[in-house]
Amino acid sequence: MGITERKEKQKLEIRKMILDASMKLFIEEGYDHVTIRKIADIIEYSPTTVYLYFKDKDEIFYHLHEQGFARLTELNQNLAGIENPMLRLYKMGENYLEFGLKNPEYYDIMFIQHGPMKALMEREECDWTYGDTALSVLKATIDEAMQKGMMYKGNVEAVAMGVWGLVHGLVSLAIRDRFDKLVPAEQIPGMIEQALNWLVSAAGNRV
Amino acid sequence: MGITERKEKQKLEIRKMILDASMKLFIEEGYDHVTIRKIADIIEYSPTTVYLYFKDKDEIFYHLHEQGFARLTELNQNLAGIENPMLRLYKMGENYLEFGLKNPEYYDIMFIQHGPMKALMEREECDWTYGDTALSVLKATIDEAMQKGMMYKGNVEAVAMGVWGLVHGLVSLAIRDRFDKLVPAEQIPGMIEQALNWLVSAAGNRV
DNA sequence: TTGAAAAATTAACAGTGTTAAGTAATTTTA
DNA sequence: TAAAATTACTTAACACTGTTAATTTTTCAA
Repeated sequence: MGITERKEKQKLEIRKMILDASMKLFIEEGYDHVTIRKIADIIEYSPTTVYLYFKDKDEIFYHLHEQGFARLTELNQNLAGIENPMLRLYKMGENYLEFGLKNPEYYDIMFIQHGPMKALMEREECDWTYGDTALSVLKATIDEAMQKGMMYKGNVEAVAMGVWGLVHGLVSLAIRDRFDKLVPAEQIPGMIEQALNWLVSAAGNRV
Repeated sequence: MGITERKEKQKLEIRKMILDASMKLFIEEGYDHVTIRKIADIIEYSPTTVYLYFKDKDEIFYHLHEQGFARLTELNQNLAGIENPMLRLYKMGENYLEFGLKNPEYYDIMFIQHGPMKALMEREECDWTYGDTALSVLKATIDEAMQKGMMYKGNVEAVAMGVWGLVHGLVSLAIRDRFDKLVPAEQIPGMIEQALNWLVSAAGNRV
């Protein structure tokens, strides 16, 4: 059956066109400007056609959120060669902060907006693979550091949440303008860096 | 001039009606259901009248966000009697977490949504008094703990941002469903509590 | 070529924030 | 007290939004 196969391929192509158009709008104009009608304009189909390929707007954002994780994963390639788990943890934090501050729109759909998670809930295969993988890597690093006596011990899961919480908190407060009136703009990145630094030092097994 | 005075009073009354209606909608139906038309329905004026008292919707949310801070401040009354600064810091964190998890809608406008901060930027008196006060209290506590040799030292400002970052990160990841697929729902609050616990222990000057 | 299935469209619903222009009420001035 | 000016408020509309039902067009097999 070569025909249904080709049709399947065509369907996937239009799906891709929709996602590409969404990404283009997302990158160039930001979250709020990704509208069904603008997507339709770009792919030169009617707005309703979009709904033949995606259940709703959230499902589109779910796929954009995936691409955000791909970029963050790419950035984390520089961790591979770091032997010292505490140093690796620090570098991971640095990568995360850098990613968030430089890609606030991506960061938004990955960790702040409800939409992508709503779409995830409605899927058949509803594991949050990307979040799960990222957290696992973090936990493994923390576990290693604790095992080697380089880090103040605690429930690995909870500590991982704490570390993630800290970097997420810093990024999200920054990109949602909560530091703007409290710290001079030019000092914010340095301050955030220092905060991470302090956590790693404080949590490290100092003598 | 008793007339202009009375008129001024009437204007303030309608302003209050708008804010009360907004709050009612906000509490009972949530952020998304606070619409100009619904506010107008409640106060029995036309939608455009709202714009005679507030520049735009963000300005209304700015005032709701203030009320959120009032509630959080109220919750923090229980800190007054705590002498030990580390204990006070821990309790502060606990209060913050409790407030955020129990009042996700309030938390949203206080620390996540752009709207209130946008409104703040456009004010003449554009200090973020509430955030400023809260951060000052946090900094004072941290400073005291460091002075008394109870806490691992560092730049007070940066450490304060880190501590705030951690609790904010935990709350915002939780209320934006980022833990849902990673940790069983019933374990989330306990895990968050443990994360705070770990931070305070790790940062405390253990021997 | 006909008929069924699939793909895409038109038109509409039910909303959103916001503004320009016009009306009604009130106060000030002559 | 009547006219003018100011203030308060409303109507109507603009330019959008996501989404759906109904309809048309296209494609493909019998």
